[in-house]
Amino acid sequence: MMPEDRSTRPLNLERLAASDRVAGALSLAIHEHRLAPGTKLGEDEIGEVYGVSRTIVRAALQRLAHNQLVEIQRNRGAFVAQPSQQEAREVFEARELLEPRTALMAASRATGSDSDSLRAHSAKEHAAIAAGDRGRALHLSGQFHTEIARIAGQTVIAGFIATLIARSSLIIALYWRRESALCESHAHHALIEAISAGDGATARDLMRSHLVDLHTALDLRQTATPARTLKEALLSPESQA
Amino acid sequence: MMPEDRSTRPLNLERLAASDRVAGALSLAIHEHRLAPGTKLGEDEIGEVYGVSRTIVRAALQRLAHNQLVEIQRNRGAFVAQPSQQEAREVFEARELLEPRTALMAASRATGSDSDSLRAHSAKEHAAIAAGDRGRALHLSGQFHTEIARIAGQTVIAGFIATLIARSSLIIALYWRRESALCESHAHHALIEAISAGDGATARDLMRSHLVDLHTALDLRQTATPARTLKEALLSPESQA
DNA sequence: GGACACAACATTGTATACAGTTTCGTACGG
DNA sequence: CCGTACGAAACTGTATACAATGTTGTGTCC
Repeated sequence: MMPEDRSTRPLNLERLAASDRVAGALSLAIHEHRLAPGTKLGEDEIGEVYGVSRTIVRAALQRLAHNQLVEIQRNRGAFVAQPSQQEAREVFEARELLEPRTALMAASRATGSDSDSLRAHSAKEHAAIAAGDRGRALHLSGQFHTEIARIAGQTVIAGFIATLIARSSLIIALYWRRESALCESHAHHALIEAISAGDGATARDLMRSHLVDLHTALDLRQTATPARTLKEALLSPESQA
Repeated sequence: MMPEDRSTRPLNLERLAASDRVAGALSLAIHEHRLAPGTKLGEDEIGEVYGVSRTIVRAALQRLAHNQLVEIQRNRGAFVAQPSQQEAREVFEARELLEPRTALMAASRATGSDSDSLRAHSAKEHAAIAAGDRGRALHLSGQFHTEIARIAGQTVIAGFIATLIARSSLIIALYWRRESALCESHAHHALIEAISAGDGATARDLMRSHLVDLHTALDLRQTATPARTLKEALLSPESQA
């Protein structure tokens, strides 16, 4: 019989669904901080921008809602999510639990092309920083972590990490404290070296300290929500000085 | 006639979207093993069952796809997911990483009502076993783990664990080996005692060994896909001896 | 002048219609 | 008899229309 009955998957992903395109575009806009937390995402508005019907937009928004990048309120619409301080803490605690372990595994599995991929990624980060595109640099910085999880070969945990990094983007948008932008470039570079050298213990420690550094760069003591709705702004607990 | 309509149960969903109801029903059916992995989930068929249009069904299927309970193939439809052996391994590895830690935290945070809740849950499990309803017992067994994650107060990680448990249900459907059903009752009972007593270290160790026990009860060496479609059954690589 | 009630508007929730793709049966040719 | 080509049926992908809900502006009453 033919060796290809059904096992060979042509995988028609070449033509991806329209909702994927819209979801990706919105996701990128959020990651690059072009869409601020709290922004209302009207269905007609988005559909007009991308030239699709509300059916597609709704599917995309639903997906982003499941990724917790947007919050959908019944009969009211979708808004870019605004993680609470508590959520922010938990997200970074989870990252500090998962990612060092992932870096350790990545170091033991990384091939030459993996190292090249990481280096190429780092170069793009530097380029974005040099160009002054802070949003893009931030997005690439997140992707770097996702890439390491991919190299580690732990698909399931890599999926979790991807979710956490997406949420981290929102958290950074809300709670970032330091003015000195993207101090992470050299941290990433050191990680690349450790992983390429197969030095798992160092990679793990570097990742851990890198995440702690990020975590402590957040200001989780006061609400810094750039609330979009006037009502929310006026109802915030600080506006009664 | 109006008051009659309002008194009917199904319309009692004051603020629950219709797609939530459908997604929940399908999810429950999968968890209770009434829907086997590989089963085709036609949109019209489901819509007819629940009395809703394809719009709702599609939203529900999309959500389940994101939870990885179903797989959606473009232009072909949705099928109950069939986790590979590799995925199965990774899911249980992730559980063994996350859940012992969660049990530890649950022990330190559990209140009296939490203990009561766990005990009530355990009672329901026993009732299901006594009634011979294996599917429901399995579902409740999974819920037990989710409940512990909830008690631990780690919302983010609890979400991950809920996902992992959902997938575990599929994995058990595909790769379960032992005939001695639900050996877990006493394991759960011991866990409840440790958590109620605030003995975190014991709870952690019990959880770890419980998960290892589950993991080793799987047979991940050979493909055991119970293909639903006749065509798939006849085209499977084993049916040509 | 302020608060409440109601109506017009805007937006989301759901159903249906149509278009594109896959699947399956059937007829034809080897 | 087997393989292939073609066409109809079934199903999914997308757009649009209608219904339900929330929001906003206006007018009236106190």
